[in-house]
Amino acid sequence: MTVTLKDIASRTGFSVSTVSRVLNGGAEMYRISQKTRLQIEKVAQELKYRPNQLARGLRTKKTQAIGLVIPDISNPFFAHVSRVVQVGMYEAGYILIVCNTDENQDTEIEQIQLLRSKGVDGIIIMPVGLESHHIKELLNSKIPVVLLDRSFKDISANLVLVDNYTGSRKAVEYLLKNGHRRIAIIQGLTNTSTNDMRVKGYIDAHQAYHIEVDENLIVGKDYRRENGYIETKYLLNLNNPPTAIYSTSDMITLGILDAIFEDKLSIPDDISLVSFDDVDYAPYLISPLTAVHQPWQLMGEIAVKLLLKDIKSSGQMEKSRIELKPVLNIRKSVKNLNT
Amino acid sequence: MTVTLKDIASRTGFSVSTVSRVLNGGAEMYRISQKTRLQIEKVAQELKYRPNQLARGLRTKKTQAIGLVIPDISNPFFAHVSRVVQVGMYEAGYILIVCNTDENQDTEIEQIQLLRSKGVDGIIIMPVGLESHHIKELLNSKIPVVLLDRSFKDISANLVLVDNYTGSRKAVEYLLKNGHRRIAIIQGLTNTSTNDMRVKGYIDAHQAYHIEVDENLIVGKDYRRENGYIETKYLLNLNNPPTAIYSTSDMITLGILDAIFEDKLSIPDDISLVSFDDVDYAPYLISPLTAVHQPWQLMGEIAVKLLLKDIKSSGQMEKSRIELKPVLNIRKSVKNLNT
DNA sequence: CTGAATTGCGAAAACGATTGCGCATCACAA
DNA sequence: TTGTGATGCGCAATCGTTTTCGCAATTCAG
Repeated sequence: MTVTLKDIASRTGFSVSTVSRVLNGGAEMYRISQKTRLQIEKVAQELKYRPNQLARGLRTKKTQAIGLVIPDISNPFFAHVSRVVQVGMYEAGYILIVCNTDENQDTEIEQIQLLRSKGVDGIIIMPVGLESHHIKELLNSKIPVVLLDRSFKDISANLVLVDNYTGSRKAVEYLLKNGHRRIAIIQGLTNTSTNDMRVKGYIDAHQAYHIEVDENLIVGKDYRRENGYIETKYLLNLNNPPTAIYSTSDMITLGILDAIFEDKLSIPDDISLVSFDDVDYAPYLISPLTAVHQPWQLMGEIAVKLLLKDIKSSGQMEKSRIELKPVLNIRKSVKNLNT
Repeated sequence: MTVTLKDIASRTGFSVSTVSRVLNGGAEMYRISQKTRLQIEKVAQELKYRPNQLARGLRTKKTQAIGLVIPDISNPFFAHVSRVVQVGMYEAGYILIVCNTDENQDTEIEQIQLLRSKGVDGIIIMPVGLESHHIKELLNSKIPVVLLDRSFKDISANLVLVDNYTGSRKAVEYLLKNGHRRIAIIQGLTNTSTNDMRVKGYIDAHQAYHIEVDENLIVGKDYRRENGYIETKYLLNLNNPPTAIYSTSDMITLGILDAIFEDKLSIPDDISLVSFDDVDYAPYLISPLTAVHQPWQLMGEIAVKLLLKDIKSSGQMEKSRIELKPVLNIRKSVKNLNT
């Protein structure tokens, strides 16, 4: 069905090796004459030859494919990053195999295994959890890897991170500046580097203002919408409810909105809201959302650049650690309690 | 570095063939004794053997990979669909290669070529354009294909579609029912089946109400946010501006919102808005958005099911055409002009 | 005890490409 | 005529699996 080198070889009368060399641009290196070169190229065109990438990959150990391992591609932040990565890698001649982990470490391990057995040339991963055993093994395997968005302690790898701590502190300090003293935080998956740094930012912001944090106001356990909904319901029913909620992720925010509007409350009059992750629609929400914007475009581009560099240097490159700053986009979802 | 069948063979003393058979579950079929089977399995475990999928694919002509060709994965609708597809295929043992076409047909052609040279076992595609030459060729190639969301005339293929026409008609008729007579439509990429059916719905809705459509109110040319912005700017500056805008896609809607709020207008008091594509945040927009919801969960699941069936039947299956109904979620972005 | 049937496994040929090595052929100088 | 380089290309191994055939060894019936 599909046309192979052999077909071209038999049609032209040359050997498979010669055809291969011509088609790979090794013409003058192997001193193939113009005449045969043109002839082979012509037939290749006619037959619409496409090299079988499997065979090629088997031989060369290069697949021109990379894996992208992310928690959930339907999350706008990840979707945007994926997009940037896909385009960047495609321009460099690579295709993208996308894997969702659903924040499940077992799934993540499986996916990595699978990618490796597929022989990908590199992996960009947003790992889940703090336990990094399988990631360390991956790094040791000498296959180029970039950790994106999330990281681990004591790890030597290409890292593209966002300063979650500072971003979080800015967000919470903004609330504090506006007179809020009971600020709830709905966290995402605990033991994920992003989450934990965001929580730390929240706590340290309070300390900087000499305000004790109420442990009851630190709630939540994962990045799903339902988590935001449930925890908000809980918070709103507290005897002494918070005046503001700080959401650590866009999906959580959606759940928070579900709960708030179900109770017919309004933002920011009844409750203030700040969110990590700035979605496209944030400016146009009922109450334009004050949110921490992550530079996903840059993150994706840098991750691509690092990975490509690593692939080219075949492991000889010293690893880079790049940390980007998020910015707080102030809109109207926070009430000023000072006046 | 990586462990192969040969390694296991030499460690156990058996031949490569026997090892292969055991590890592929062909143990009793080929009458391999319990003892050797267990021994081989044990060593395979110890060495953490993972079959090289390239080699396997080369031999079996199956890669356990499928391609997903979509316009833009950062678009929420496509992102959701991708997610569903990814999960479904992964459960069936397939990985997903994601390709963005950016609504560019040349890119689409390239991507398909690439996927084929990678030997994917199937393709799910949301094609761009009305010219289907390369798609027809793809279908003839006997590789299982599902066309998702978009289609072509006179084509015999697995189709999972949404009734864009009816969805669009419902949306526009809702506006008409509310007394709107000057309704603008901002279209997406012309000559795309989804877009053209939406426009047709718009026109027919007018005819059903015996209202002539003003050609000046049919604007737009692609699915990008900028398109929504520019066209809205134009519409708002018309001598006789529309009382409502009907957006044919979520990204366009975003641009529309950009323009409307830049001009400090309010929805629905100054201008009504209805959108095709119901994003997660639609209920929480400044004016909760009345929108046509596409059943992306179903679409993804059905596409997966059809593709798997097609793969299993190896082309013997008669093609299915499945059309799903969108629903109009009525919220508050439309003003009633009747009273 | 012999021949047939069964059991258990190995050799080797694919799959389609890349690549190190080396073999012809030809021109030209000696 | 012969030796020497250059020129132009083919042979065959290799990547890691799967799979067709077939062969030895064992078992079993007669």
